[in-house]
Order: sequence, then structure tokens, then C-alpha cells
Amino acid sequence: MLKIYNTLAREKQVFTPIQAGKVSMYVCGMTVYDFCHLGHARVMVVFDMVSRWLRTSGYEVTYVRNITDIDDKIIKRANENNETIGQLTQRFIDAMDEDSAQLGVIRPTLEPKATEYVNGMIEMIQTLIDKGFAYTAANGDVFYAVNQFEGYGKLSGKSLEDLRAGERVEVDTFKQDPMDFVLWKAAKPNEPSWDSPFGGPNHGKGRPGWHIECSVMSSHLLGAHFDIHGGGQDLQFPHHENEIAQSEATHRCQMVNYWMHNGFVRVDDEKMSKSLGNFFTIRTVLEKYDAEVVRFFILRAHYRSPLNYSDQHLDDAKLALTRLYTSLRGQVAADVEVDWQQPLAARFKAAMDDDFNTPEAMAVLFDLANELNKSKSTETAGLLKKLAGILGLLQRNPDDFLQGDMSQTLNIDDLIQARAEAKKAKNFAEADAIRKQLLEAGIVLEDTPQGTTWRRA
RNA sequence: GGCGCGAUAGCAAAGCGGUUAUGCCGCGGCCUGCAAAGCCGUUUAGACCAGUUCGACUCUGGUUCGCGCCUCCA
Repeated sequence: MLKIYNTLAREKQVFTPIQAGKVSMYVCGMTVYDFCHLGHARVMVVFDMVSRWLRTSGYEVTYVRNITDIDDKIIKRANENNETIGQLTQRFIDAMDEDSAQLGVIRPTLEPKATEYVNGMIEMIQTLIDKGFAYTAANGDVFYAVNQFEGYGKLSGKSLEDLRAGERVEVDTFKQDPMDFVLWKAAKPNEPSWDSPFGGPNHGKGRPGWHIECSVMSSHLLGAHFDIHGGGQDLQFPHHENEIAQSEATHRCQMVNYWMHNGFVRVDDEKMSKSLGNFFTIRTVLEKYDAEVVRFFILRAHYRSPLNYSDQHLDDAKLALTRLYTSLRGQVAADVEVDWQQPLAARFKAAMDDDFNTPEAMAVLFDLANELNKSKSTETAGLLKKLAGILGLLQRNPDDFLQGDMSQTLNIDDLIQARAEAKKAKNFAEADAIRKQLLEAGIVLEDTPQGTTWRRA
């Protein structure tokens, strides 16, 4: 029985889908004005893992991850780069697709773009105005009136009084309440804009605010009420709080049953973020580390825990993953159906059902590897590969992982051959010299009963 | 200031009121010509102070420290 930590309830709850056998899940995706960093990688990998486990559990999953392709930063960046917004966003959407594919992330079922739903946004904003939850300000911006929504603060555990007390933002004189947030931004010169009926100095011309995008895309694609909504912890407030306010005021029903928030990636114990400038892009990291190592590194921590990034930790993850691949090397992995009664499989399932406890699930993988090293059983190899596959790991030919792109290095085989001959002639000095030469080139030799193999250091 | 989260061995990271987490590193052994890999064994824990309990790393309270949100942010 799957349990999920629900941010809304602040506890683990048994997962019961709205519709038996089906799960609808929405995750806030990227704003595409730059390359994705490791924080984005974590969101992609974590919710990919979630969707995989849900599918493994027998659910038919509709997974929506949106793309924000209109926003202040995009406009600014496009201007700086002297390219159109469309060129800029497409470039970074392509880059994101490359990065996520590298990380073994299965494409979400649907990846809506904000710009394709502007009409829907205008409709929802109009509904909110009609119902008294929103108003057009003197400057043409449309704001959501937070004091009109009873449950405002229920997700983040904040009260409007506390929020106002801690108010650090310059008060926008056009707002009725400092906590009101923008639904529609009046157009400024040289900015893309859409026509709307909201009035104001420039006759409604403008563009949608960020929060409204997700309310509209989720309800269009998953309905007014759906199962799971995910995203990074930093979106809990205000973004997700605002989504609830918009959607529930519009549809008059609960928006989401389970809210899931993944922890941050940190650098030196500080949150990795664009604003702090301490971020590493996925592609930078992939220059140095195998993408599967990065995925392994992410899944090695619980999704709600902070994850400290450093080369040392990636190196450690690489060694650990090497152990798993080494156990599968030269083994035939039987294409088994997982028997969930099998003790280790049962442990794996219990771990995953317990709020997606991937660290514990991975411990099972290592236990299986140990068993495999002893038994050389094709069944065990099959089970290891199958369970790891649920996490999106260990699906490559072990040699691909262990040897990497070193296989282009010339004459490894010749040197191994020469060493074998030296050994045969009991010329161990020569044999060791060859081994040392290869080691210095980053190649580790391993003598086995079946002959000598190699891997990258 | 308000709200919330965390503190586990050298590093990383889980579960659990009493019994080996797991991976890397270290140490001893087996294996090996020697290594590597693997196997067997093993050293390092639970910030601090109280309390509950037959028994607490695990529950409760407090202290200290760290982090996050309250502003765009995954």
C-alpha cells in the first residue's frame, strides 16, 4: 500500500486515487530561458521515479509537466541575445530535452506550453473577476484578491496576518492588499502581449502572470480535481498556494489531493539557485560524470531531503554504481517477472511504497549484488536488473558503463595480450609494467578465470 | 520578526523503542605470481541536557547549531 507525504496534511497518507487504477499528476516544469541546472535535474528525475513506481504499481498515469515559455526573464534574455522569444525558448526546450533524456527521464505524458493556453488563462481570470476574486487595478494589471479566498495559506501553513507582518516587498500601490498577486500584467512597450477584456489604460492588452498558467494547464489537461501535484520545495509558497487560490475559487472544489515537494540541491550547504549564482548546469556536470551516475546520485537520497552536490559525492556515487555494474558483468540476466513475494523484492516494494524511499530500495539492490556475486544466479541477476530498472538504473551493458568511452583508447587489447604472454613466460616484471602503463592511462585490469578484463578507473 | 525542516559513524545516507542498514574509505583474512575485482570478518554512530520506559539513535520537552520559506526561483 503506497503512502505519500502530503505537504497539505504534513504527514504520510495512504494514496487513494480519485479514479481507481488511474493517477493524474502535474509537476511544475521549467522556465526556459537558460540551461537546466542540477536543481531542475532533481525535479525531473524525482518525478520520473514517482511516475515509474506508480506505473509499476499498476496505475495508468497521466503525467503533465508544463513549460513556462513566457515570462519576464525570458523577455529580458531574448532582448539581450537579440533573438526572438520563440527562438530562445525553443533552444532551451531542446537543451532540456537532451539533458533529461541523458538522465534517463521518460518524457511526461504531456508537456504543455504556457503560450498555448493564454485563451484559457483569460477565461479563468475573467471567471475570477466575475466571482469577485480578482480586480483590474488602475495600471491595467489584474490582481487576485487573497482576502477573498478563505483557505489562503493552507498549503504553506502561513496566515495572511503573518505574511503581511513579514512583508519585505515594496508595497505596490496598485494592489488592494500587499499579498495580492498578479494574474495579468498590462503590456509594456516592446513586450509580447495578448488582447483581453480586462480594461485599464491599454485596453486589456497584456500577458499572463506565472501562477495562473499552472492552474489553467492542469485543469485543462487533468480536470479541476486531480491526484498529485509536485514541484520543488521553493514553489510551495507562493506559487502553489496561489494555484490553489485560483483553481479552487474558479472550480469550487478541491484542486489536488496530494502535494509533493522535493528538497533542494545544495552547494556548500546553501541552496543551489539562479539567484545565488551557485548553480551547476546539467551539461557541465555531464562533461565530467556519466549521466547515470548523476541519476544514481539523485536517487540515492530521499526526495524530500536536501542533497549536497560536490565532486566528492559524485565520485562516491560513481564507485557505488560501479559495484552494481561489476556484479552484473559477465552475467546473464534472466528476463524475469518480479515475484513481489521474494524477500528482497518485497523489501524493495515496501521501501518504495513508503513515500518513495529510494535509499532503502537501493540498499536492496546492493544486497542483491552481494548475493549475485556469490551465487552467479541468472535469476538474481534478472531480479537486480529488473528492480534497478524501475529506478531507471542498470539497464546498460555493464561494459558500456565500466569501460565508458575509453574503449576508443587504442591497443588496450594488444597490451592485454602482450601481458598475458609475459605472464605465461613468468616474466612478471614485464607483465606488471604493462599493467602499470595502463593504470596510468586510467585503465584498471582485472584477471578472471575467463581471462583479463578492464574498466576505466 | 513569523512559519517550517534538519542534526546518524572518516564521507554519504536509511530504517527501527530491544536484534548486521547500505555504499565509499580504513583494518585483518581468503583468493591472486603480485594486484584488481569478489568473498569472509572488522574498527568508526546517533549535537547537548532532561524526561517517559524494564530498555531510546528511535517517543516527549528544552538547549545549541545548521538550513529553507516569508521576493523571481525546481
